[in-house]
Amino acid sequence: MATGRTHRPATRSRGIPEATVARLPLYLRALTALSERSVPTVSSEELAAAAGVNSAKLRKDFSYLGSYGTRGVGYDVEYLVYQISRELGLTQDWPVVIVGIGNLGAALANYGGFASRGFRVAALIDADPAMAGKPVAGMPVQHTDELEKIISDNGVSIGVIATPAGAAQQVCDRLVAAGVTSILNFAPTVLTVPDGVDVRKVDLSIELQILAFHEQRKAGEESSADSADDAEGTAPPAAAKPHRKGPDGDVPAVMPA
Amino acid sequence: MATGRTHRPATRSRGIPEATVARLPLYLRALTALSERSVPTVSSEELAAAAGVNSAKLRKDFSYLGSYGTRGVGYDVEYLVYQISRELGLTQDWPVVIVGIGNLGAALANYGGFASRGFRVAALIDADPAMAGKPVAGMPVQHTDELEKIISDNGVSIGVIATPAGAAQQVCDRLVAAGVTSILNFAPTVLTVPDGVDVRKVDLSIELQILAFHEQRKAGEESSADSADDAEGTAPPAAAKPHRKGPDGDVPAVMPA
DNA sequence: ATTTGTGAACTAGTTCACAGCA
DNA sequence: TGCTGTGAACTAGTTCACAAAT
Repeated sequence: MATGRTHRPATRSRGIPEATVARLPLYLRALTALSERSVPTVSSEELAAAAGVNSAKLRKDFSYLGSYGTRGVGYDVEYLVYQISRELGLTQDWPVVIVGIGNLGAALANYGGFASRGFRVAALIDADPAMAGKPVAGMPVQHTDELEKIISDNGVSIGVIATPAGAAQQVCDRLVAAGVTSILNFAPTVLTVPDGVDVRKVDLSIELQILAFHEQRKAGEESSADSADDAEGTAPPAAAKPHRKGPDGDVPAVMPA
Repeated sequence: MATGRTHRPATRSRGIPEATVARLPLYLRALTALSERSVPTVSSEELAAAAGVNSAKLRKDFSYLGSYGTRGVGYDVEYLVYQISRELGLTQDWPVVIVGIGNLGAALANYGGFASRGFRVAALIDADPAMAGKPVAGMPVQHTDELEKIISDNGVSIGVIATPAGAAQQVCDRLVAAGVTSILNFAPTVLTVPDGVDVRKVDLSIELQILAFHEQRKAGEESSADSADDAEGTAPPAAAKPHRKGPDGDVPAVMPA
């Protein structure tokens, strides 16, 4: 570490905030639905409701793209669909490979929404020789040996990793070496990649744990006093710490107010 | 809307920032791995590297939980595993139901990491009568009619929705009515829930679109000048806008510097 | 009369840098 | 000496509230 910028400001792109980028697909989905119902225009209020955000945020987000609305009227649905699609790079086709065709990989391969917007499954790859040639989602699974060839032949720049955790880093390294620069990781492990490669992770277990945290808080609010160390059921690891200081000093687990 | 606080400060819990909560599972995973290798202590630097964050952030995160480290030494692995588990509510068991046993639902049901940490699949539920009774991941699929009974009999408070988008809101409503207060949504749709219910979403298509955005930017940086409107291949919707103002006024798509 | 687009104010999250403790 | 814990400085993101446009 310690090499100047450890973190890289996450492709702040042409000044469009990352948080905004993350919401554009949401807007696009809502707009597409409106478009299918032939709705010609929407107000920021309506669209925001459909996308599950508030209207000020939506307007601010759109303001980063340009002035695509009409005051007193709203936004032209078709026009906005096109603008956002273009901004997201969905007016071109992105071939992707899915590596690891287990339960999850197969589910992803079958997922329709994949192809719907600019993405095309170029290949399904698995390390198990027994899988090779077997059709999944109407496509023959190919063996990992072919990985590099598949990537370069198809100009793949986006890879989806759905392997077991143990294989993920290795697969990732091969994908990157072969030219992939964006990775969507479903394996429950932290991937290390060189600068310039983007990784996004999807992790069921993490999401559940975050929910459990909040769930626990809800439960605690109801009963409040009692059961504050009910959770100790699993027994704290014996010995261990000499002293510990709780979040607010040394007050017992029961909160003051 | 317009009722005082529109947004609710997202369960800011006992003051632990949401961003920190989202990282605790990451730390926990790294710590569990160390624990299995019988490593007794870690420094913030080492643990941060394993979790893929920087050490200042990790220390700050831990500081919200309390002072669990020892200066000059580091953190006791076992002790920290316990503290974080407790904080996340993983010292108790959370029964969850999975609704929608298609490709994805089956993949989730089979996902091992599920049970590993505090979560237990209490039931698999599907609307298709043909699925009823069929074993998936060693468990018989139950029909949607049983949903309410299953929830209350098992005291389920966390539900996973893996249905098609069209069914998601309806399933969500039933889950909530039956007592579920945390939902993990895999369906590509925005769920509306009453106050006090948490929803987290996992959306393949959104993740890919975010990657595509950055990918496009990378490509643009290389060639720079040329192909600025190469993306227009899909043709902009005819008619539409009278005037439009690009992000920086009216400059053509070629960037100045 | 409406509804956008956006500075300004605010809130959350990150990083710095170093005092304090083992 | 080494490493945690944390105020202080900074950066990113959200919300407010209203001027500008149609």
